[in-house]
Amino acid sequence: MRGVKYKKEGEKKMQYPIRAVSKLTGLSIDTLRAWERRYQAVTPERDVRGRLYSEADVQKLHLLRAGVERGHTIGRLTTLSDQELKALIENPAAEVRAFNPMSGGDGQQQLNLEPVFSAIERFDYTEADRELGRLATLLSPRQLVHQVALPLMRQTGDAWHDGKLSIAQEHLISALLRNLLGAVVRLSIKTDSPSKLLFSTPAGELHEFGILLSAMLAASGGLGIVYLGINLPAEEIVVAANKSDVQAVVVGLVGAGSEKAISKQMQQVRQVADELPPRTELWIGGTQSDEIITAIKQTRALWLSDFDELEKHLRRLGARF
Amino acid sequence: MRGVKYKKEGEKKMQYPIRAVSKLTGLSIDTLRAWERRYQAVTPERDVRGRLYSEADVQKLHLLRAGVERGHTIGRLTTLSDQELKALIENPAAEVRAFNPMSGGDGQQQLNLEPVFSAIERFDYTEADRELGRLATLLSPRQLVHQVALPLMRQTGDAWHDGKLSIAQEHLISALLRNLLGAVVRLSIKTDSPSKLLFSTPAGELHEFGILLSAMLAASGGLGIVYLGINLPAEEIVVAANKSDVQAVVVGLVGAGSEKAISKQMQQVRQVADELPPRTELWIGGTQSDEIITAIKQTRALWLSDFDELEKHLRRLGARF
DNA sequence: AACAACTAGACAAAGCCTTGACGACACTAT
DNA sequence: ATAGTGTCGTCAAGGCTTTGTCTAGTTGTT
Repeated sequence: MRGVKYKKEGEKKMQYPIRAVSKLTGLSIDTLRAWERRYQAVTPERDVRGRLYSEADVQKLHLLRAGVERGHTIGRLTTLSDQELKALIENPAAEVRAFNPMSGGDGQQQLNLEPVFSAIERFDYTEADRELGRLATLLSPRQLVHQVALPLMRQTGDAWHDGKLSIAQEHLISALLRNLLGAVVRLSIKTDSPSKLLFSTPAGELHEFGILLSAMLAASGGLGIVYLGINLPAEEIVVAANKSDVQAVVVGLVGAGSEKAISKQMQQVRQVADELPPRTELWIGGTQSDEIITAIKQTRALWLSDFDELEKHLRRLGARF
Repeated sequence: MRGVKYKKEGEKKMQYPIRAVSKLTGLSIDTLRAWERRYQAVTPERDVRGRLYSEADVQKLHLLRAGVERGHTIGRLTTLSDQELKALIENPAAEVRAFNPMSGGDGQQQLNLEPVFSAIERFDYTEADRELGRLATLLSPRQLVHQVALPLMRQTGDAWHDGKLSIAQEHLISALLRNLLGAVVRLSIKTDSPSKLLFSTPAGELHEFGILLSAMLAASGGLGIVYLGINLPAEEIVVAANKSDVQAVVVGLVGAGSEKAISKQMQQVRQVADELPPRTELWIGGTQSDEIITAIKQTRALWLSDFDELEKHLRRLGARF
């Protein structure tokens, strides 16, 4: 893709004895030897005087050290990095969420979101994030949707309506939730997925939460995702769906705004419905407007009334919650 | 100590007796002799009085000493050519220490982002995310900014310009990065922060990456953040800044779009600058437009030309990288 | 004599190497 | 809770090599 510039030609590759490497990386000499002995983290050359680390070795050690400082264990970093560190990225989350106490989303107890709002009120982003994070680790993605995200958004809307929240605070909540959900999506992604879904919203539609929550659910159910974000022209959605070979395309459509904006969005949706190959399903969710719903029903698209409906179809494609 | 130069005035090559060289280099006389005897590190001329080191000899001895101080062994250093020796001492590439406060991202290792692009090409969200995640776990937030996020965005822009990437793919990358960065921001948040900063963009400005990266840097540096996301009216920013009692407000302003849009955004910025209490700093970054920059400079706001500049000011507020 | 510099040899300190083991910590399974 | 089980940084012992310093003896200059 892009030329990687290396050292000047003709220069012999530089080599570093263990002491120099220790100073360079901040790793103790003992540690360097232990890593090599136990994991072959790096395998420097030898001459009579001892180890000779290459530039690449030093770089790798830097990375490893960074990883360790980030809380990863050296054992994992080394084994996994050779195999592209696959499990590292996907597993910790999968594990955390795999066996969470209250499985299922029914029998939902009403969670207390008060602490979150209270933090928001004080513009205490840190505290609000911590509280939300706490909930997220405790709950499954499904529960997160039903017991945290949706209630939070609803209550935010209400509070804003009542003038209890400023626009800034509403933005704060959105940003908070957006970051949290993005993180959960990432943590939910698995490698072996029976089928894949694509998520986006048509040009002009800027509401992201619907498809973000949907993507999170799909990923947590073990399905593959291709998340394209908002505001993507119809033809691009179609092309992407073809290229990525997904089972279904999930389109978010809140349908707010001017007459004209809505009709444009609908036209986009129709275009997607028409141009998408028959084998690719098209799911649309987000709106509650009768007008839009009937319009959707005239196409071959599937209309999702709520997240339970979405889950049903996700299960049909192989998702397991 | 008597005359250091033994040749007559005016002659170019000065020569130094061993005592002078010892003081000059900090190496003991015994050491100098041992190095010569054992490795022929330097081979000074002789006259009846003894060794006469040339300027070049002294130079080389300096290099050798520097090498030894860096952990190299004299036995090996002396097998290197002068050129290699020099390269070894001032080697910039090995200087990538994670906590190196110097130089934001230049001279650093060029990471291979090819795997990411290759995954994008195939619309393989999962793989791309994994690859990015791998990088993120191994790098510090700072490195993530300079070595991943910015290069990725630049290369994406280039590739899109060349028609090598579709809009959908560009969206995919954005979504990917957005989720990753959101996750990193969350992970970077610490509880005990010396000061707090607020991040947002004014109404009409929809580019989020700048403030997102900034927030990530701030959080990773140990500062508190209040992240409000994009597209927030000026008065709301001011209110939020007051209520949350932040040290500084960081505003992202790319300044793309129509004349009118830009002038509206500038008006917003001016409003923020005017209404913000004096104790609260206002930092603006993102644009490279001269027009906007001069406009900013007419206000009390601080203009951030790049992320290095940002880091500088973050440090000023107590950030530790 | 006193002094500086030299050579050659000697030597102890310090480095590096390997193997093995210990203690702190985190997880797991009763 | 408690007791296994594992991981990981560090330390120790014993052997080998490297390296800075020291000693002794010599030479030439002041």
